[in-house]
Amino acid sequence: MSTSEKSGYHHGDLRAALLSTAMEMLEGGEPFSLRAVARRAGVSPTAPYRHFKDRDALESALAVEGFRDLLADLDDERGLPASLPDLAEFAVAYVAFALRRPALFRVMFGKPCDDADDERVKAADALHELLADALDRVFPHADATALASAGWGLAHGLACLYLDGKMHATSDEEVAARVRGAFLAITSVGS
Amino acid sequence: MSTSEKSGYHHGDLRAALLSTAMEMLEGGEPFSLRAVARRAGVSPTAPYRHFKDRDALESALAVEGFRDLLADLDDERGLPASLPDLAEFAVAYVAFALRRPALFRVMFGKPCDDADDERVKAADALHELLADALDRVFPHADATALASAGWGLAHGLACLYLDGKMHATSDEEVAARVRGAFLAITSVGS
DNA sequence: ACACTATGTTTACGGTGCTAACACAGCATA
DNA sequence: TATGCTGTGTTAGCACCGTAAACATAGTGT
Repeated sequence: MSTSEKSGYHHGDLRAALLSTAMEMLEGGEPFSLRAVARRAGVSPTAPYRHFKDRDALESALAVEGFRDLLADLDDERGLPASLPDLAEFAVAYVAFALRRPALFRVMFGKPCDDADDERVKAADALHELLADALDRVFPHADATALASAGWGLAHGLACLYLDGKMHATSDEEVAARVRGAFLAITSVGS
Repeated sequence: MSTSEKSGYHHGDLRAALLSTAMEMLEGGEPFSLRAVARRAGVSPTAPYRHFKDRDALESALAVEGFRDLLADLDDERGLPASLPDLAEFAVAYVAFALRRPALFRVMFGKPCDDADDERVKAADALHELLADALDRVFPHADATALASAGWGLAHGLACLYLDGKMHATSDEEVAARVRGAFLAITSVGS
């Protein structure tokens, strides 16, 4: 059976199917609801409850996927950063991810993750660690924690502000340039 | 009549009443809905539609209030910043606002403001200008635009990350200290 | 006095998340 | 092979939501 359907009462791999159609709907811009996902998956409106406690649980699962993808984006793209301009590119990639997958990004960050030990928190922490490592590598003698917070905060803030239309740019390239500019400007202020 | 009720068919100042009870509910942590607000205001479920085109319009009105309050918080507190530490306190105040009024903050920033010329956009722009002015004053010879983006981005990013539980702190004081630390760390990296 | 306009009400529709009770299928064990 | 347990899906039904259409009421200007 593995991933395919099974023609009958039982679906075979509903959980995965729900996740993927939910992701499709989310990224497709359709307002995603448990019922809609079920409908799309060809299953009864309440079937998803066998696999997800509630709507939030589905969203969390999507968010986890998102964190994995973001992490992959960040360290695939160019290995670990070794210089300040590398860090700026990190920020650029972060913002680019947010703009490329806006709905997912909102699901990942839009609400507090209350569940202290769920996968989602772990995924976010992995991100934090990656950033701290990177910063520590570039500025080994500085306060790595504070710098990592600043770096993440800056990237995240710009991502949110562009995403929500509080800052404006006409193209992705312009966004990238502005993010780079902001990053370099604030890091060269003390010199 | 002015602000009070009028005992009868017509309410007198429903719009204001709706706004204030909506704000109360929002800040009170109750999930706010048009119907609930109407109920709370002692009026029929669809009465709000006479004053707000739809749910989003009410939310936008709340957001505008939020922007006004945030702006007041920022420049009331200590006049315009004249030094780098002053700017750090700006960021601290920004994050403090977000943590003090989380639901409002989410309404203000949680979704794109599509309406190009509504009050909400103007309010956000006012915020942007305030920041640009401040940065320009502290670093007159630098690229004020890039710096303003960076400053806002940093403050906003930290606000979101703390708000959504992606960064952790045990008290408001600790948050303030960490924001200050992040701000000072990243601005002293180039020296 | 009369129409007009603003404001509030009633009714209705389709959508939502979620629960409870039921139906079907596969597996384990006797 | 028969029995029943467990996992998975279905149906029915609840309370709520946003929104539109038709109606009712009052105050305002002519």
